Amino acid sequence: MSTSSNFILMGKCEQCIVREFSAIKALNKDELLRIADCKTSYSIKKGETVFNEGDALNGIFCIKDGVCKLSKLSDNGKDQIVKLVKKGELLGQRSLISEESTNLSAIAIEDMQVCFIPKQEILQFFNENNQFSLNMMKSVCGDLKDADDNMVNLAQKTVKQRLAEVLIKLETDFGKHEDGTLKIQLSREEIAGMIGTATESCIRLLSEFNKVGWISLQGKKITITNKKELQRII
Amino acid sequence: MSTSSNFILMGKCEQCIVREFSAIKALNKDELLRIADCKTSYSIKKGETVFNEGDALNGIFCIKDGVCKLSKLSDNGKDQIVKLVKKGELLGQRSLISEESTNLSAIAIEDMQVCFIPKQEILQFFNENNQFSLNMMKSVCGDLKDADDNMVNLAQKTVKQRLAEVLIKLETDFGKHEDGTLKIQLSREEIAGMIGTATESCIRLLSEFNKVGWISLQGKKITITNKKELQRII
DNA sequence: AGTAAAATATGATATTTGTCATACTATTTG
DNA sequence: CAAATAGTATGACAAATATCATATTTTACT
Repeated sequence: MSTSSNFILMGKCEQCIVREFSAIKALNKDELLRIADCKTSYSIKKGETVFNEGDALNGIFCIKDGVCKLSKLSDNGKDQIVKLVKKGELLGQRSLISEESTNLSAIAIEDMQVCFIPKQEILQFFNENNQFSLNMMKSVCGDLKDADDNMVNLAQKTVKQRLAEVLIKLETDFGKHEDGTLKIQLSREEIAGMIGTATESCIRLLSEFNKVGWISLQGKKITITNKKELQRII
Repeated sequence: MSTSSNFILMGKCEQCIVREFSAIKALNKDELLRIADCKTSYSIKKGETVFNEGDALNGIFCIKDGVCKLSKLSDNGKDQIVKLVKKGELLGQRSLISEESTNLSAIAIEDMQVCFIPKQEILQFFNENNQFSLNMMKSVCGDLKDADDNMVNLAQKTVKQRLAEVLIKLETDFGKHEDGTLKIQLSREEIAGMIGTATESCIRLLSEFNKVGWISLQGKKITITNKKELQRII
């Protein structure tokens, strides 16, 4: 947790969005109260680190608001983004379940509100609440499927195809503003990190997509203007 | 299951190797008897299919002997190998837990002996045996970590580095014969499918490694003769 | 054993992608 | 507001990799 993060007060867990979208939904009122009791809430600013590759996590994070990237630093110095995690989801399950330190770093892409739930509590839920365990398993299995799909894409598709795919995925997962621009804003370097290419190559291809009218660029804002064509080349 | 597979008789589950290396180890004698009672055993020949991408699995497979590849057919017609699964391990957990049809095909690389355990039985164990659930979670989490690592490698490393890495991994995971040759035998096409490159590129690099003395090739048999150098370039 | 088929090997070439250099633009900071 | 800094853009070139062609070797088959 980076130093400028602030401890803040948050509401009860009952109305929390994380209850809608994560394994937490299997917990009953009593169990939620136990979480509310032991959790720690943090506010994390864009660019700050939630945890770093190699950190030993002693629990999991619930993302109440915001988005972060899960990335891994490669030997060549480039950051490969493995996944974007958004509000409603959990962070750090894999590490907790495997009882290993994390293999990924989590860095905020937007300002975040997170709650930390200590390991002991989660392990307790695993023991007493089968549906919670099953939900957690399903979540990890979903991640595994995504990772497998990503592997195949990275191995078999061109950079251009991967870029088109990521753009569509960003629109699908995070939506767009009324003016059509993608809600989530990533730097060119981050987009390059998602598709596994050099920043310059990413910039070049975005320009190309712009020129042929598939997207439009206004600074950091991206609008998909021809989804069909993007989908066609995938 | 391909047509030439044979239903065969197998021993009790108690002494099965799968009990040593998989989540199954958490089951007690009674539970093992229940498995023994409902399982179906198959013999699968090299090259035959255990299941195909898109199949709805109604249970999981225990691999009593042999090795298979989990692969996914890419749009460009190439098979990307996501993982090799060997004796002692389970097959099909992800699909069972997610309640989805499989996203991968499983094809035998060596003759296999597998047992099929129906879904109902496994779900029952999830409900009554927490340690079994936890083991299964850990196994899936291990797969997820491997997948993440693979993603980073595919995205950030050169084909040469990936080949060196795979060769070392094959030696580590499957061992070598007394003469030093790798125990597991893969076609050049399969090796290419593991590292995500064209078969010709894979062949070319193997020749190159052979010429500089890092490996030696005798037909399909591969011997690592200079592990240090292979490790250095990774 | 002899032939067909498949797998492996290698060269020539095209394409994709990365790297380095440099310019331009936006954003932050004092 | 100006200067500094970070991010974006683009060209020129180099390196990595794919593709296509073809030869050679191995394996499968009756």
